[in-house]
Amino acid sequence: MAEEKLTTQAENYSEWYNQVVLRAEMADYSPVRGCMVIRPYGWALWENIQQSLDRRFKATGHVNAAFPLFIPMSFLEKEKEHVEGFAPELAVVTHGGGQKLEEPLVVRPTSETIIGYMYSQWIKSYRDLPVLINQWANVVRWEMRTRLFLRTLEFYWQEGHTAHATEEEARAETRRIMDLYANFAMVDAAVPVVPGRKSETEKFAGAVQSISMEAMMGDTKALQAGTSHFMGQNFAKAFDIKFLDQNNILQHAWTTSWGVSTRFVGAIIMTHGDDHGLVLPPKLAPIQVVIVPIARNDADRSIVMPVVEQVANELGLNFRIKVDDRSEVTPGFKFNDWELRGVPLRLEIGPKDIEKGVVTAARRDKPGREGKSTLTFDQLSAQVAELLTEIHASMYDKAEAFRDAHIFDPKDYDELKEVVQNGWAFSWWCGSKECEAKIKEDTKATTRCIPFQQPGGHGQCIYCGQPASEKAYFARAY
RNA sequence: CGGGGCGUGGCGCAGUCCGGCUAGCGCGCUUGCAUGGGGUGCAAGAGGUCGGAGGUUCAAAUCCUCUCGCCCCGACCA
Repeated sequence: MAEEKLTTQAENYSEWYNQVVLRAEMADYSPVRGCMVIRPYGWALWENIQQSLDRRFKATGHVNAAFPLFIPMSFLEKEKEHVEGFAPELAVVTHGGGQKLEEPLVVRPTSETIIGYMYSQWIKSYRDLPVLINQWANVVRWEMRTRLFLRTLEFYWQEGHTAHATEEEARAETRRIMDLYANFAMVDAAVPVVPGRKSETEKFAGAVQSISMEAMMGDTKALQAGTSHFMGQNFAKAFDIKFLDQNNILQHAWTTSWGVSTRFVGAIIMTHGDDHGLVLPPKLAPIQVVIVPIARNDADRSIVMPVVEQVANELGLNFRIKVDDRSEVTPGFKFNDWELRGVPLRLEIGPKDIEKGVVTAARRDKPGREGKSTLTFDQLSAQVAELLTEIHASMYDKAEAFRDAHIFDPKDYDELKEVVQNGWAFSWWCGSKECEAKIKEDTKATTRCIPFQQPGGHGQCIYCGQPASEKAYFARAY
């Protein structure tokens, strides 16, 4: 650690973000522009995110598979909106084995096309449906401007691709996945999200309808934390995914796709992080409990270490733990170090604790005295479990309170322009592209989503004053 | 692609405008001793040819030309 103090969020939020990512050793810049190296600590967090999602996918009948990294260029061209959406950001392989290729290969920016092609081979009958496949993969999009985790040329994600016999079923799948995502975000990541429909402008290239969950970051900007798309029959028609139904009639299938990426790591960092660094949600944190032994000399050490070992053995059965037995740094250094890395709970065990038969605990989510408590040896596991549960709850509550305090219901357009500088506006919108575009032009705020949860009734479009039947969130976004 | 900034030991920087002895400083690193309940102290060490190429000059980190790369801001985007 070259400098000791982090830049504070108030001083410069994006600088704070970069420093936290680098100094907590989540990720590092790579020799390739726009690409990052995800370091073991960051990858461990991602692995926990993966497991958390994967469990839910499996529980809802999905299976995993792996499709090729390379996609023939012609495949992308089969769906008009899709190719138009992605063309500017494709990485294309033109040579292989020293030879110019007959047809250039695109490094997948997303896999609807190649998976759609395979589905056309596999699906012949209504009995073959639904197909519910997910893949964990890396994809490449040649972005102009990149940020660690939030936007990199290459990123990791899961992409689910499903095919169904009916429109209703495919729409239900799209929605079911969004519910699953939102459940993951709130229950495991302690990230409050707003699920809703994307506007026509903001929807996925080639989709009939996109839905997303939006989260508010610590600077009040919005981050799309997961998307689910209803493709209608667009891709089925482009790739000839057809089946014979019960009445022996040939039909196009209805498809969906949905994804959560390593960007979610950024969402966790910016939802919970503070001026001391990361604050990781207990259910996903690579290390849930760090134990710092405190010993002034060898005599202390001989008393403290056996106790630490015993505690570590016991807690290790139920929690992801780490004993920081480094002798070259002081306890104070370790406290700051693990706070930077966002470990939810720290236990201190020193001669004084042992004398009193207690363990000192410090919560990451509550700095200073407020987060300190003493635990007892005989009930340690239960007490730690309870604390981690409380930490999760208080992290969620804090994030939700922050978000709600920064959502406004502006009374007119002038007020909207003002509130989106430091929050989200929740306003009636007539649904027209023109109003949306004007608002974006004036404020840089875009429609984030039209939430499923609506107040009901009618109002007037915040921009044009025309009758509106729905409210939308407008915000500056990552 | 437009605007801005920056490339000097592992990291962060000073030195560049007004060329000049063996290129400094802080952190980190190594070793030793002490220390250890909120970012330890002292001491001794190791480590750079100044992004790259060309040029000007007795002399270039410093001036000139070209070039490569990165970061930040904007338009585009998970």
